[in-house]
Amino acid sequence: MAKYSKQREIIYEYLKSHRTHPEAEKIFADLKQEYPSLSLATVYRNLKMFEAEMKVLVINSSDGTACYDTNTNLHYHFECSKCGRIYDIPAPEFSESISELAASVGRADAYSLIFYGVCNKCINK
Amino acid sequence: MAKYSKQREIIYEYLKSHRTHPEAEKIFADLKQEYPSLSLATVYRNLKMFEAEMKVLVINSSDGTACYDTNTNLHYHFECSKCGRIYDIPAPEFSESISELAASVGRADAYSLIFYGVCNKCINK
DNA sequence: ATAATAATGATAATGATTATTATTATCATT
DNA sequence: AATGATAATAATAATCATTATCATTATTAT
Repeated sequence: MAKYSKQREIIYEYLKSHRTHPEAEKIFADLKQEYPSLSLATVYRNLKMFEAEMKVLVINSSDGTACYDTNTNLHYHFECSKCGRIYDIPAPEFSESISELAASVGRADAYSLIFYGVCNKCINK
Repeated sequence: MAKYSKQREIIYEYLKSHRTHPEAEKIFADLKQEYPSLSLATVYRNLKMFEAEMKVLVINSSDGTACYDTNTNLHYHFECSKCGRIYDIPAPEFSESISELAASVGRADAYSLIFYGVCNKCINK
């Protein structure tokens, strides 16, 4: 049912090649240079699509803006309160134990683990 | 430096007696009945204060609205995609291992673990 | 009681996201 | 290659949560 669109392609290509967890505005600003006719609404619309298809995962950063990640393998995040960067944290061996924690409450099909603090780059600053 | 205010007191009392992780609008709507002069801005202002004092913790729910929790003991959350309720998940014995995961990236002073799925109440519905 | 100032209520402003709408692109069929 | 059906787009208005502004009120130290 979904038809091809050039815009969807370039947005997804952008995400795949930028592992920096960009937010919608950043994706828009960057792609706008190459595709001046691109609309911000199109970025939002396609991000929603990717999310529904589970081609990306959403990181709800602490300031309320959503960031996007094409790495759908299990991993965690670290948000630096100084630079705002979001880092990847590899999932540990005991990640299976983590995913079982919610069993008593319901059927969890995903979880998000975000650390908040100051990254190494910003500590010496 | 911070002065007493009746509003701050009732907002905090409300939070302590409502372990349902309410959001600002809900707190406001409920308290407004008893204190008709209460302003929504005051609710937001005081929630920020509590957050800065670490008297409450913030849960960034998936729809972008912030929810507040006076339980500052380490624990996790489960957000039901059907009813929207947020449940508490007790921290496990290995929670110390979880908190060490971020050490390679920086100094984490907090982390948030949220499960997404359908709660038991909503599964049979 | 008075002065200093923090807190409030009302509301405007902001910022992120979603909805609307007219137009354009895609794709299967003729 | 032209057509029709419909999904996607660009532009922009609308919405919703949150923050800023500002005149007024409440609290606290003197």
